[in-house]
Amino acid sequence: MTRKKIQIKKIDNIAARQVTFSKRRIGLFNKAHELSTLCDAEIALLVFSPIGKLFEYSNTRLKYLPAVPFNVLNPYLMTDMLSYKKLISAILQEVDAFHISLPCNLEHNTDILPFIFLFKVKGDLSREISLSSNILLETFILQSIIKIPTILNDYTLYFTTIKTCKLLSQEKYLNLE
Amino acid sequence: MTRKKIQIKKIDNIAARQVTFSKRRIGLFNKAHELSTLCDAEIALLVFSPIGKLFEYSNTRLKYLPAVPFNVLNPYLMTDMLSYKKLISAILQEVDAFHISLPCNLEHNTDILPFIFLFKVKGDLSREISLSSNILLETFILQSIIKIPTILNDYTLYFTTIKTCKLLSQEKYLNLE
DNA sequence: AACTATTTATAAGA
DNA sequence: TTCTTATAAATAGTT
Repeated sequence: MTRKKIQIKKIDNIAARQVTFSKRRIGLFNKAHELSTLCDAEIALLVFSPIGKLFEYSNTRLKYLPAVPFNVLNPYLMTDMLSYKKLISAILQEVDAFHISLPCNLEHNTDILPFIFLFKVKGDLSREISLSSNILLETFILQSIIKIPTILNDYTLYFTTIKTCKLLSQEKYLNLE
Repeated sequence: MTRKKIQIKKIDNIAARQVTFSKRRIGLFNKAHELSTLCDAEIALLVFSPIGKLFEYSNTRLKYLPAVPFNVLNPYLMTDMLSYKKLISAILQEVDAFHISLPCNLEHNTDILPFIFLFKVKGDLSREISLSSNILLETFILQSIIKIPTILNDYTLYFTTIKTCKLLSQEKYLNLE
């Protein structure tokens, strides 16, 4: 793109590839931000570097779908219990902020807003989860539910929608710490 | 950026906003593609236009996570059963292709590859789903499962990982048509 | 959809 | 990494 025109193919030199990645990753994220601002578009952007580090950009409605992908929450990638608890706390804070700031004119899209809540499981994990599944299914048969089993057997993290979250938060919402 | 420098703020004029969106959306996707090619990076990019149309770009491992977001699969957005079946068929074809072409050197990331399979539910929907949850949990306690209830009560679409899919496909894999 | 004057992004070098 | 700069690429305003 400058000094010399390049071919768009994989850069062989590892150091050069990493440098280009860093530069272009920033450029791409800037473009994403500009597009979302200029055109009022909702954008989610996930980028894994060649060495597997995750970078992400997202705004508004899409935020809680791709901002917490499997990869981030997957217990295999958690180094210890403390970092896991910190992540959960951060998520909960964001959820609260998001919940409060929800606009009222969401129309039908309200139904598909991703949301996060925590559900504490005691004793028999599978039985409890089945129970919660039943509750959810009976009340919100068309809702989408994502279950993320955690490295802490006491906790199971669910993704679900606004409506479901409102119901379950009354009895199930969990405050870490 | 040219002819005149612009401020990065929402474009008021709707027609101008749509034109800018079209131009910049293409530019953004090109940049994403170049970054992924040059640097061997995995990228997922979702963009909703101001009028709600979804554009997406993704490659390899991330494909089946963001390529089928809630918004696309949500039954509220399905206009009829035919289009739904077409979507399912397309997904299954992609899944098969993806499955076959999986490289063998996925290391620990194999665990978090998103995968899609269909699970047919008969009779009591919630009871069947609880059963399947138990099966999954007993065998792959740390796997992530996403359940997408559909507009067709006979079918429930699950997202899960490679490992889980392999097990369940033996008895549960569903071939539409 | 095309054009083009400019701005922006960035490859190579330091 | 961070900066510099020559040049390629993207794009705002216009047709």
